[in-house]
Amino acid sequence: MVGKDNNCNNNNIKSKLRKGLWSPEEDEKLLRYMISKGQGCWSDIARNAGLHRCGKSCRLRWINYLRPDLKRGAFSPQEEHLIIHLHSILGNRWSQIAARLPGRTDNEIKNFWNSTVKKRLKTNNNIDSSEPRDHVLGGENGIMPINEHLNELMTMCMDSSSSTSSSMHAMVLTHDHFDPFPMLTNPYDMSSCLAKVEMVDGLHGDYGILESNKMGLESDFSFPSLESRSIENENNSAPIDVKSHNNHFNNICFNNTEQIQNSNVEELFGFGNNGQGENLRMREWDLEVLMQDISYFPSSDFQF
DNA sequence: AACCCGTCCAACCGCGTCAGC
DNA sequence: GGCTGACGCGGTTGGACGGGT
Repeated sequence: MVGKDNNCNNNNIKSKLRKGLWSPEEDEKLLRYMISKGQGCWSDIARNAGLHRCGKSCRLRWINYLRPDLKRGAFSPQEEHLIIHLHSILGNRWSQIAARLPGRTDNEIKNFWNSTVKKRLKTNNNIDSSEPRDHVLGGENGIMPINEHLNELMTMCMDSSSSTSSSMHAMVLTHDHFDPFPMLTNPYDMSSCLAKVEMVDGLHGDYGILESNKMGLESDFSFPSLESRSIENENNSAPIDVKSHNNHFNNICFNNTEQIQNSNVEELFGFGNNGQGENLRMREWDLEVLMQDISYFPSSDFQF
């Protein structure tokens, strides 16, 4: 794409702009400017702060390193579990995963995944190469067969009327209840299963089609956008209040009991309408709520 | 001590999207 | 509707670092 990112790619300017690692002096300049002036147009920030950097570089530095609400240090086991869980649902949507891990950046999580978690998966696959490749991460050793993983999701879904486990606004299907996809060779093959779910606009719109042949660790697939309930500050120009940020997260994750009690399961699941057949339509797909199920997490004392 | 190699992570790059004109 | 600038995202790169030989 020619002509984009002019603030970084314009050759005249480019030659004058610094690249590479940031010096402590540059960090200080940017930090001071951000604290005193707040966020704005990044190219202006770069200029006004006296930095010979492109705006894009400044933005990245701020987001990934200088932001005061960043959490430092290694990922806790709880965070690791959450990343694994979220990745199994969201795929490589690092920003959305990061939005649910206060104080962590998408870059950090991406690096963590690519170095630590993927390696662990590889090791596990080597141990039993006869196993199918369709694994997701989770479970005690960080690895959980996708079938098991999906069964948990199914259980969460189907138990929603009798427990506090879920108020999932999703139509997740299990062959135990009915088999809308008789042509499946493997009834547990969620990738095929989900691919046959024809998405329609739900509460949040903009829903995607699941790609049947791309399920698995290496893949990504088009899940509904979670922006509508994201904990990200919607107004990016305003600094994030970390306290309310965290509270909001905790509320979303752990205080859903009332919502559950008020849920009409049939309505949520769409059984009354088009609940069967290949043209199955989803009325609502709310993965955010799916992730509310704390019992799913291996550590029950999970908190930030 | 010197070299090699693998790992980690900060930063860059390309692209998609959106808003303003 | 097309153009442009800016932002944000995900993939990739390359340098620093540590462990092994």
